[in-house]
Amino acid sequence: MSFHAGLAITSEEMSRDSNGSIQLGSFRVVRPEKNGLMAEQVVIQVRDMIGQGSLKPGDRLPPERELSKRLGISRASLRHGLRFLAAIGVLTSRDGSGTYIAEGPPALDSEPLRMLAELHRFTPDEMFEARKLLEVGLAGLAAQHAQPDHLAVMAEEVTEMYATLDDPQEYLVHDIRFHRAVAAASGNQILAALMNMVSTAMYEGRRATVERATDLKESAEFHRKIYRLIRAHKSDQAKAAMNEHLELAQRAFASEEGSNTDEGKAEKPGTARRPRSRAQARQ
Amino acid sequence: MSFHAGLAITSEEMSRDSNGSIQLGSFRVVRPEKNGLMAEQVVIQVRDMIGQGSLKPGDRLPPERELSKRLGISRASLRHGLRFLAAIGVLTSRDGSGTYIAEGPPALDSEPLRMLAELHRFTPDEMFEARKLLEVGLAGLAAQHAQPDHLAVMAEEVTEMYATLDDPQEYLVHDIRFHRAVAAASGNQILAALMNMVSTAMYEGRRATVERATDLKESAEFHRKIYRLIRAHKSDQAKAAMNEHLELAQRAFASEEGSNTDEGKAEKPGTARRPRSRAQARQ
DNA sequence: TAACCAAAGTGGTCTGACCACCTAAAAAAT
DNA sequence: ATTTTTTAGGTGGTCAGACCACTTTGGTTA
Repeated sequence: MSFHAGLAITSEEMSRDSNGSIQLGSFRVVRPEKNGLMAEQVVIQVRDMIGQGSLKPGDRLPPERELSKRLGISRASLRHGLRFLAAIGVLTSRDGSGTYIAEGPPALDSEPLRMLAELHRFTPDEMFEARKLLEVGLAGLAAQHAQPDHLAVMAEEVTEMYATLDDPQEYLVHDIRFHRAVAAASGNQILAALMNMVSTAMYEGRRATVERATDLKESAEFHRKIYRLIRAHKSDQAKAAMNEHLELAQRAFASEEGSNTDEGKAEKPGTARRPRSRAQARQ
Repeated sequence: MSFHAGLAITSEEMSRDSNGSIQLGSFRVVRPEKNGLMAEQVVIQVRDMIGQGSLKPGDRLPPERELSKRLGISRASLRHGLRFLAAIGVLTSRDGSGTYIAEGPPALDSEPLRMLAELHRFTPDEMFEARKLLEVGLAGLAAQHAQPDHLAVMAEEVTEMYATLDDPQEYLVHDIRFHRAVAAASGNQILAALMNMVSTAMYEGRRATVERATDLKESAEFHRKIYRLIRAHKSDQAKAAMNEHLELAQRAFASEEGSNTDEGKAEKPGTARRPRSRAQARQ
């Protein structure tokens, strides 16, 4: 389902609409017209309020019981609409506290892509290729637009990589942060969000394949090289370096696949873990 | 492999055993462990079933009432989980009929990106830049991997563009289809899905700004050029041409923004749709 | 002042019912 | 026998009210 523009929800034909378009606060009462699902009305209302600036990141929505009354729909239907918004990452509901507009840097949930990957059997190579295209472009843009603070973060992470060569787990953290910093430095939030979505889907989908420590040294060198090229505004070279780096990672990943014979099993009952909602994207 | 097909006849005859539906699906009863929300259990179950192949695109899920019993949760909670899956585009619920796994080519809903754009005030330039990066890369990949059928579609759409130079509305349809064909020809479904998400969000977000007919001729020429380069496997040149084309479109769009003081622009009533093939991506 | 605790608030879940819509089997018409 | 119409059941959508678990808050106590 999707909520396309052009829905005739506008209050025309308000012949008897004496109370239909009452506006309480900012939420209008939904008219029981044969318009689509009630839940969609919620989505539209919230979207419009965001668009007009009444709702900003971090804001808390009114309680469900109150909101349902204001919109003139049942709490169940309201929750359906909120669920949609939570699913696409616009809202997060905190049990016992309230429902909030998502904060932090723009981020797209990786779950949709992950499920798409399962449905259509995306190959790791496809994923890598997509990530490569995005990250290479991002590196090029970063070389053109990087600000001092972005460069500082990148330098910090490179340093941390060298400091954690013996701890693959920790190294991976800084690796990811470095790439995220590059994305942020590109100045394009959309591409950054897309890149994060793809890479997150990759890491969450298959087990994170903590790379062998033997590769880390070379990997760190590459990151350092990329960083220096971005800092020097050498866009093309930065792109080339990023491309090399990712192809190296891709080959390393592919070689590990071979040893992964008992892959399908993995999912044990107790292993079921879910990041609860998402929105842990801080920084 | 639909769940019900051929088994619905058991209404009375097999009624002896309520849970005799052993092999119908591997839905496990959810354990009320301290694990997260019930709705998430639904998501996990469905995802796993998709992953293990029990559910394929087009399949119908069991009725909500039955499924909720099988999972040991209330129908409301089940619906919450299904709502999530519907929101991210994995399921579609048809009123009065059932709930189905999404069919068609892999696609990501544009709504998340659209809301993200509203929340963080993405600029059109940012959108264009993202689209440019994706489409240019896609063109390059298409030049390397395009199959005859893809090329045929592209040629067809180019022809249609020339045939509809006097009908901007119709022209736009073929324009979009051409770019979609290029994406499909790239062989990378992920990038194709991302590109579609971005461009759809652009067109749905802002009013579709039906471009002036004056540009169409030049636009068609560009598409033809891109097509020929892809067919000739000239990857770099195809990328360059696509880049030029999109920058041209970007400038045209930007110039129209200035005259966009009002937003009325009523829908043109005479816009007769072609009886040709109904696009009907899916959903 | 600090730690504590109880009450109110909030999202999460459950139950059971009714509606609108769709589908397919049964019945009627040809 | 075939086609059309009717009908009964299935299915998702909505609603209502209640209870639970958790968080927050403010007053109470040590």
